[in-house]
Formats: sequence, structure tokens, C-alpha cells
Amino acid sequence: MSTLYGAVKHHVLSVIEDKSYGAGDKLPSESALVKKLGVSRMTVNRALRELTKEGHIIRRAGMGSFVASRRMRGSAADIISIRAELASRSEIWSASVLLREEVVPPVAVHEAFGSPSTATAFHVMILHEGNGLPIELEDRWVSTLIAPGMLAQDYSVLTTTEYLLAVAPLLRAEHVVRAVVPSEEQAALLNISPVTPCLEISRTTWTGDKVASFARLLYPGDRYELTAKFSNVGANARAE
Amino acid sequence: MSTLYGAVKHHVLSVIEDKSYGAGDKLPSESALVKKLGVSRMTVNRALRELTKEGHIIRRAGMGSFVASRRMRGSAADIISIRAELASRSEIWSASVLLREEVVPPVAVHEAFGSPSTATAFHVMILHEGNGLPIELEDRWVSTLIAPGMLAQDYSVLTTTEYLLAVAPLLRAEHVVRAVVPSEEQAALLNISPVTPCLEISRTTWTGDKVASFARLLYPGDRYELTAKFSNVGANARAE
DNA sequence: TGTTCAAACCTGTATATACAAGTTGAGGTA
DNA sequence: TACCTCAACTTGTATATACAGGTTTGAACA
Repeated sequence: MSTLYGAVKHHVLSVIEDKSYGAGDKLPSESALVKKLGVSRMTVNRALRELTKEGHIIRRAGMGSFVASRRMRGSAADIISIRAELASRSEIWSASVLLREEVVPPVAVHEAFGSPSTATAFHVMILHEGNGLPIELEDRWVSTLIAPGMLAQDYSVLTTTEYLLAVAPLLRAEHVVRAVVPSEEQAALLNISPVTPCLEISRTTWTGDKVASFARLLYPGDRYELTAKFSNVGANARAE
Repeated sequence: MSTLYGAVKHHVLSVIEDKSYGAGDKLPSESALVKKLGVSRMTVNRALRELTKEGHIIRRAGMGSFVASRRMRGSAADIISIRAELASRSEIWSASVLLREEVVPPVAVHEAFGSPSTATAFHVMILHEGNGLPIELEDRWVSTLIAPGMLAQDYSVLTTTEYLLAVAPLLRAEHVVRAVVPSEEQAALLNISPVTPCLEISRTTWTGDKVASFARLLYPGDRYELTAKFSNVGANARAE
């Protein structure tokens, strides 16, 4: 990172990973980092403050800074791509395309699309990783009418959500969230034990009155959680 | 707001709303705010930096600060009680109160409340049933300041959410959704097998700046799913 | 006229200093 | 022993100061 506080953030993150600080362990204090790294306390303070907001550490006045339990947080109130979510936590996104095809979809899917039963649809399966750790298994069907160029994209560079937002206005979305047990193949792909519960988000998006895309997103329950913030309408939006 | 930078954030937000700065309009510069509000530039800088991260404004070195295009506010989201949810599915609600006490809460809870570590809080555990089948295990902590009459209610007649809504305006709520495995006791109470994954919703509600209630709601994964509908998705992607 | 360059803004970062407030533990007192 | 107080630590906030770098504007110059 080009900034000093960025370097401090990176240092703390790598210390957490390399020296295997576990969740809840106490981290060096600000003044200790000042001495060790030779920067001012304000710089250390900003680095740790941002790490707190990103969910990596927990700080308590008088007690110290501690490693937070490692778990991703997604927001239900925003359709953002997994890449943006990872970026907000200073994690590096990578993805591998497991499947990319144009086939006749199962009944449930082509019914949702409202297309004739002989029509084909695009089908992709993509494994998303944050800092190399599997975090999302994406199984997506896309209408050929809405996004004809779908299969021409390289989804290890651009996420499907980013592409779809670019080619079509997504006017409406519906999420269904479930807790499920993964299949053996899914568990293997996500690199988790088959008894680890997973969050499954079924997301349907519309452009106009047509279904554009139907996705099933699977997240390891011990690495991902979903947040939603609501404020009452009418009242002034309170800061923070 | 108790902090100065928080007051600056609030001021900028209210200026955006009241004086109807439109998206893209140029906001007063840092030095202008310094003069107007009588605080240091570092304080203004921190306020504007946080507003940038929260997506309210966009800043460019050399040019200035600008109002960002509005992002989605939780529109179709309501704080709904389990009874209303079941009623909408024509199911009959019943509940049994498992625990009702006033004690010093564990660290994680009083941390959420932000109260001194010696203060007590109300604690209730309630099992909700739909058509006689366990559907929600509610483990709730409530601030004694917000709802002093909490323990006097009969929660097999009225839900906690209904009571809290009656005595205090719940201005803000945050939900964290996880997929978890239940403990043996939880599984027994919910009448499910211990390997059945559950949806766990941690709900924190605020009245004003104070946390009013902190609840952990556990749902059997095979009997409950969460839905959320959004419209006007991605009307404005956050640029760059 | 057209180009260049410097001044005057803007945000972004880094530092030293200061005080407030939460927590812990040592040591003294009743 | 039981309790209290204080010192020493922690994080959180606020300030003044400084410099780096982007952007715009306008004046001086060829």
C-alpha cells in the first residue's frame, strides 16, 4: 500500500494470519506498534480504526485490541457484487469459472423466465474467493434475451452481477435466505466440512416484467454473515 | 451526537437534505466548514472521510466534495413481529415464556448496549409456535432504561416486539443473519434434530442513540426462510 | 493569439501534543 | 479479610501544523 496507515493495516493483518493469532487474542497496543513500526500513534490509530470498521478486529478502551472472529458480512439492502464486498474489507477477490454453457434449463427455471420449454438459457457456476479462501459458490441462470453476450465475458475478471448491471437495469430483486446443509460436492468446492451449515441466498432479478437472472448463492456459515440495516422513514437520517 | 466529528457528519447530512442539495452538487470545502463550525480541519476531514465511506458524498482532490447519488434505504423492510408473520400465513401463534429475569448481562450483550459493565438488563427467553410447531426461539436482552415495565408483561399474549414498539419508537434496526448448528438444548426446544441447520437472526434495535434491545432469534432451517424484496435496484452504481 | 507557468484553491496524509474515559492491578487502610 | 484509592495502562477524540499532489484560473510571455 502506498500510504503509511495502509502499511500498518497490512502489517497487522499479516501478523494475524502468519503468526496465527486466534480469534479473541490480544493484539499489540497502539503504543507498542508505534515503537515497533516507527510511525505516529495517530497513524496507528487510523489503521486500527479502519480495521475495526472492516470487521477484522475489536477494540475496547482500557482493555486493548483483539482479533475478531473471521467472518464475512454481506448487506441484504444492497445489490453489490461479491468483489465490492471483499474490497470493503481489504480482501483480494479471485474467482474460477467451473461451468459455462448454454442449455435447456430445468422446468423451474424456464418457467420463471417465461420462455418456451425448448428455449435455452445461459448457465454458469463460479467459485468466488476472498484472499484465496472460498467464500461464495454461485450457480446462475441468465435469460438469453436480456443478456445475449453473457457467455462472452471472462468471469474471473468481472463478476456476473457487474456485467448484468452494465447491460440491463435491474429494477426489482427478491431474495430468499435459507440455512441449508451443503452437498458433498459443494462442501468440497467451498473447502468446508459437509456438516457445516451454509447460508443459501436465492436471488431473482427482474428487468421490467421479465426475469433476467436466477441465482443460487451458497456461503459457508462460518465465514459469511448477512447484515441488513433499516431506519424508519420520515425521521431525519441520523448520522451513523 | 456526542462527538464533534459526529456533529459535523450530522450537519452535512442535514444540509444535504434540508437545503435540497441535489446529487452531484458541490458541497462546502473543508476550510469553509472549519470557519463555519469552528472546529479543526482534521475533525472536518474525518467527518467527510466517513461520509465518503458510507456512500453519502464523493470527494476528489483538487476539486471538492459532492453529493453522491442516493443509495438504497431499506424500503420494503419492516420490523415485524413473529405473530404478524404467522398471521399472514394463516397460522395460529402461541408462545411459552421459558425465562424472565433481570441480571447483569454477559460481555457481548452489554457491549452491544454500550452500558457500564455493572448495569443490569432484562432477559427473556420465549419459544414461539405456529400451529403448535416450534418456529422461533427468542433470546432477548432489553435495556432497563428504555422499557422499565418489560418484565410485567405476559409474553404468551403479547410479543416482545409489540410491547417494545408500544413503549418506544424504534428508529433503527440492524439484522445479522447467520447459518448455525443449534445446541442440543436449542434443538430439543425447537423439536428438531441437532444436525438441522438453523437461521440465526441477531437483531439490534435503537431508539435514538441508545440500544433498546438485543435479540437472538433462532429458526429451524427446514421450517423457516427469510425473504426480502427490493425495487429500484442499482439505479446508481457507485462510480469508480 | 496561443502557450506556459505560477498562484490559489482543493483533498489526502503524517506528525506531535493533549485530554477524556474505561480497565486493571498494586498497595494501603479500616 | 474486605474495601478503597491511585497509578499505569488502554482506546477515543480534538487540535495545530506541515507537506504532498490534483485542479483550476489567470497573468505573464513568446
